[in-house]
Amino acid sequence: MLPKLFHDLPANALKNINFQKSETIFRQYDETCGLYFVISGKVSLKRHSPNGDEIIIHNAGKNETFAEAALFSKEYHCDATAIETTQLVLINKAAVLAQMASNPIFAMNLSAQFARQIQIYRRRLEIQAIQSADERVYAAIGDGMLQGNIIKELAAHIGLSHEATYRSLANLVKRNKLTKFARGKYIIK
Amino acid sequence: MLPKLFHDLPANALKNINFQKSETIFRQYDETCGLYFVISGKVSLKRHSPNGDEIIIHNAGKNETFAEAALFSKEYHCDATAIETTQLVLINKAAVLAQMASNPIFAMNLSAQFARQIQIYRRRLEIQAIQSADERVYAAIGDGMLQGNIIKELAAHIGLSHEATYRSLANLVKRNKLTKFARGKYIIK
DNA sequence: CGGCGTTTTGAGAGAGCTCAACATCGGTGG
DNA sequence: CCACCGATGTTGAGCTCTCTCAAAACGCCG
Repeated sequence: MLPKLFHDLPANALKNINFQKSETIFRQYDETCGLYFVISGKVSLKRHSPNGDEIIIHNAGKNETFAEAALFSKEYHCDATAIETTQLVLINKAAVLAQMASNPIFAMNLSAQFARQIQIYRRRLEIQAIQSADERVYAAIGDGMLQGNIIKELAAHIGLSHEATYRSLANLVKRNKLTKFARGKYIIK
Repeated sequence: MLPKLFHDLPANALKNINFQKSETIFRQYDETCGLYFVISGKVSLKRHSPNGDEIIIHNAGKNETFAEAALFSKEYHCDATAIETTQLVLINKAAVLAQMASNPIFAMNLSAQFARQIQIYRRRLEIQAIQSADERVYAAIGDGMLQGNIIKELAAHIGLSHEATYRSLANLVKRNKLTKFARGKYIIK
């Protein structure tokens, strides 16, 4: 779902674009045209180090925005490619900036959206910092990371193999911290 | 260094406050008065789960802001306590919102600041996702995480024991990806 | 010189990864 | 309707890598 705040933008500021697997969305040093929202599919953001190796900056999935910093920068600072068939919304940079200038409510909503993102990422980092697989899985579930998500994806999100994740889930059920109510469905307490 | 953009605020919007170790900065459900910037020391942000356990949301260190979301919320959503002697700047919420409403440049600068944060956190998450200690350390150094920082801090940032970090540094030197030019000083290539 | 903290290296134990096998579910086609 | 297939879920066993505990070298500062 595209965040509501973007509906304050004129209709022509939003453009749906589809990409096939491996297609390029933008390249480093391309002039920025806006930020993106992922309707479906997956996008990989990479940068090339001076040494030539590729550095993964981020993988953006369904319902995420990416390239927010493009709003305030002349050029993209990384490459973006679709790693599967992907539907995106391109949110026009000039329209966003104009709206921010003329509509303080919009500016606040955008900042609030960013602030929320920051919160979420900080929390994720804290979760990653948890050593024990069991506690990490527990924290992630407490954070609502298993909503409609499949467990393999949860595992990837929290940096565990899916096997380790399954084992932790089983442990947590044994330890009476989780309840299993269906194949692959768990709930806290 | 307090980010420059905040100097657009009236002088009375910034208040220096000092806390002793273990002192409370704010509590969950307290009415928000603003966001904070850490001049020195360390702050721990925690929430209490319905089950009673404490959940660490984030640990904010020197030169970080925290509680940005307070700008857009009536109440704080977690507890903040100083975990060492700490100097903070309290950035008044009403002043920030007023400035955003009347000064689009300020609003954009604030959003840009948030967007930068988001970029940084995403990158950190990608680094944490790297399995191999060697590659993780290499990525972190490539990201400039070893600027004046001591290695133990780097280790904590990237979720490795300091011993493992030292060993990876040694490996990377052997593999000719890093150069050691002094005790605890490394540079890429 | 003598502490104190960081850096470095060693050895053992434990946790999670990998490889592998199997179960279960939903969908697809005969 | 049933057999098959692919993807997810689940569990087992061995191996590898990192953590932990320990100790020593080094550098800084009083």
